[in-house]
Amino acid sequence: MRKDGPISERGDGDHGQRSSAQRVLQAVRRHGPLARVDLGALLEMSPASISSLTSDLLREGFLREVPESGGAEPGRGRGRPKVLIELAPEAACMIAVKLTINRIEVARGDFAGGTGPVTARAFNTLELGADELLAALGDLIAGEIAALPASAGRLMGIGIAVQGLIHGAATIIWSPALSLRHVNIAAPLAARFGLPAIAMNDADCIALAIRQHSELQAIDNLAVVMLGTGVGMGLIIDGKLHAASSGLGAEFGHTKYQIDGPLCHCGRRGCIESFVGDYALYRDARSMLDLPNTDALHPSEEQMQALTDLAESGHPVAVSLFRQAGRALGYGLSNLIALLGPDLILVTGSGVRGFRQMEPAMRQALDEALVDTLRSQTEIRPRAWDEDLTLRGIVLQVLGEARTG
Amino acid sequence: MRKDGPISERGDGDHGQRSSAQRVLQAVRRHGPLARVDLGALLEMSPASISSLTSDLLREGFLREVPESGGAEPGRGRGRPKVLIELAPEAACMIAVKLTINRIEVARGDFAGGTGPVTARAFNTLELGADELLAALGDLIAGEIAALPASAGRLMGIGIAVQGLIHGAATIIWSPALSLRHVNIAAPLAARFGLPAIAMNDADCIALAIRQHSELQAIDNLAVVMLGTGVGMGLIIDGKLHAASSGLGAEFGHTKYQIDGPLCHCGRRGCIESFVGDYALYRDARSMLDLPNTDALHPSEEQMQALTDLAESGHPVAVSLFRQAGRALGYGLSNLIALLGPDLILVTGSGVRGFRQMEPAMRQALDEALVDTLRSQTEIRPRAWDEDLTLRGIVLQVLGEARTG
DNA sequence: CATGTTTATTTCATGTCGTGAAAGAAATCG
DNA sequence: CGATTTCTTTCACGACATGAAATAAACATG
Repeated sequence: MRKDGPISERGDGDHGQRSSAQRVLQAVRRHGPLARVDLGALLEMSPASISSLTSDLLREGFLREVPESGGAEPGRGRGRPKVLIELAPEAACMIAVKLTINRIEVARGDFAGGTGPVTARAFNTLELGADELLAALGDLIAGEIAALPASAGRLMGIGIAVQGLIHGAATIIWSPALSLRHVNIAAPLAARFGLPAIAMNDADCIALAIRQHSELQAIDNLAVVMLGTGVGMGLIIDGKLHAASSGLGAEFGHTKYQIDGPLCHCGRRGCIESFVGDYALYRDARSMLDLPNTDALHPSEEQMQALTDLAESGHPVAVSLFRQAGRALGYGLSNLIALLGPDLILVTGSGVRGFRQMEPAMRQALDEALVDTLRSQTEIRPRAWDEDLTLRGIVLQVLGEARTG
Repeated sequence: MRKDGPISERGDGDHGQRSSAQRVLQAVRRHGPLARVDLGALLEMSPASISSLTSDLLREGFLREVPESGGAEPGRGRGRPKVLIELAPEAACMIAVKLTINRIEVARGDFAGGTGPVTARAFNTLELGADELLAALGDLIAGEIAALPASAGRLMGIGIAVQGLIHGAATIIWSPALSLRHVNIAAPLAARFGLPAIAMNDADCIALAIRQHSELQAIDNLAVVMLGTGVGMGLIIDGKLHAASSGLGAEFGHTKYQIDGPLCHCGRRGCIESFVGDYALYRDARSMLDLPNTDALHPSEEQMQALTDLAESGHPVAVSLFRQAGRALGYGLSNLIALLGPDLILVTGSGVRGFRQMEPAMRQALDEALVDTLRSQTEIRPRAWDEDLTLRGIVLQVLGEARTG
């Protein structure tokens, strides 16, 4: 039995479309302030329908009209001026959690998709038992709930972004942050707080957040490759996040470059990640250069930046390391392109810092691997990694899932 | 301006769902004769709605009630007996064409998704110019139309299955059967016959036809790998055929196994196809065994069967060839699984004849390449290649596209 | 064999949703 | 100021899905 929010659902038993009201909210969330006419054009609905939908949503407090900004708007012409509509951030709120190795972050998400200040806590995540993990998460969430301002609106759910494989939006099958396996983290938290809770792969979150940006709206087939300690990917296929029906995240980092290549820390050989991941670059660099020998699995941002700088300044060993990484990345992407032919591949994550060093070899590998017709089908470009979009992504997902407006 | 058939469309500008009437027809096409109650359960609609929909479709002649089959039905219990409903094959018809190297096949397709007798004609396809190709296709189609029985029903469209890359369901970007590039074959034929015409990749057709089988209904993420002269794949993601928005078919055969491996006839190195394709197996076999040296690119079925028999009988060279092919296939599939995690991968095509010889090496390669959590996510199994499903697939596609009932 | 029970299907009144047409509102233009 | 343009709302209507009730067609049973 599903609880119905103020916005009712059509007779399509979860089988496809969201309700029109949901689509309106989503459009406004993605495109920012929007006039009703433009909303109509975007959703291919008549002005009459838009008018009716928005007036309901305005009355219920999910939307609000943007106050005139004093000076004349830019695109002011003849005719009745547009009245822009935007989301009311205080219409609802949710709790967003990010679980990575040795660290849990929590923040509030608002109805407009924004995130509040982040509370981070260090944990020895690898040593946590299931109960401890759930207690830790739960207490942080409880703290965040206690700290919610009165203006935050109705609390509508909890979303948890986790590094690793997630099944059914609830169970962590495997995570590099945990020793635990097969823990359902969503259900106990949902029970404790009496709220819907979902878990989601962190790369998927980021892909979702990135696609939110308006210049990517039109792109329905998008791969977001995240370079960092490991190599992850979020896949948007046909406008929707692809988490194979199993709910497994895509594991681009563990596709193969050289079948008898070096050992990846997943225990297999020749994974892309074992050439492109930070830990791989740093491991190889250490063996050839004189670099500090710290936690081998997690080189710090400073260490990686130093290595990148070395390559930028032309140091032959560093240059060749990045060249090899670029080549592996290129071959990995070539498989992705051959199998899926996305319109666009964005390369991001902290590892983009080395993208310039990798790019020539990557392009060359693509040339070698793909016939022109295939290669020209997909654009590949880097995307600055200026802010962590994980929390933003999980907020969007919770907002999208919520049956309630 | 879109022409409306007897079945009108909802206000969702091609944006998702088909109309309910379409869904009913599709359900009946897939599941065969069905009682109204069961249709309702399947489509999650109320009996009232189903009753109304089916009575319209019956009146319009798209559906018909299955006559009582004399003897008592198997599942006969208490209560009013079910009345089964099936498609009326004569409600409409279409022309299905299959274009492969040196051969064009044409057949009639009926409204139930069945195909009529196939007319095949030999052509020197590689030497055809665009006009000649269109003329050849057109004349064959015209002949088939002339031969339509009076009972065939309204002619609703033309579908052409082509080996190669198709853009926008109309343009052949590249095909191994043609020297031509970038020919729009759909538009001229549509114009000549005044009918909707679509072109489609042959592997996609087969995938579509295979998924039609009722035991695969529930599987929404399915890859169908076709082994043959080349290695193709049809991909069904989230219940829909995936032809990246570009309309490009998936090119599994040209993902990489060994980046500096042998030259594939696509001009790149180390493609799966250059290990697993018939031509690759036969080429390598010829260099080691004493086999007839015929058209190297297209070994005959007899030659391939002989080679397979050789391996079955334990001939070490042949055995090792298939073992290597299995290994390449396994690594290729491992990438597919890592990237997409489909629920099921079916291996079929004429090349399945060698599956038993390849399977152990393939499984071992998968073990080597994938962590258990990923590997156990996807089932891989062979599928008998007993009939060519290409025409059936294109028929289904035309029926599905048609706006008309 | 009449009557009850069970299951399938249809009928009917109702509610929701999206729409076109027309009216209304709010600006600029001349 | 009235004319024009553009945006928004109002209103009556049609299409569609539904629940409830009626109807239909079998079997079960005493």
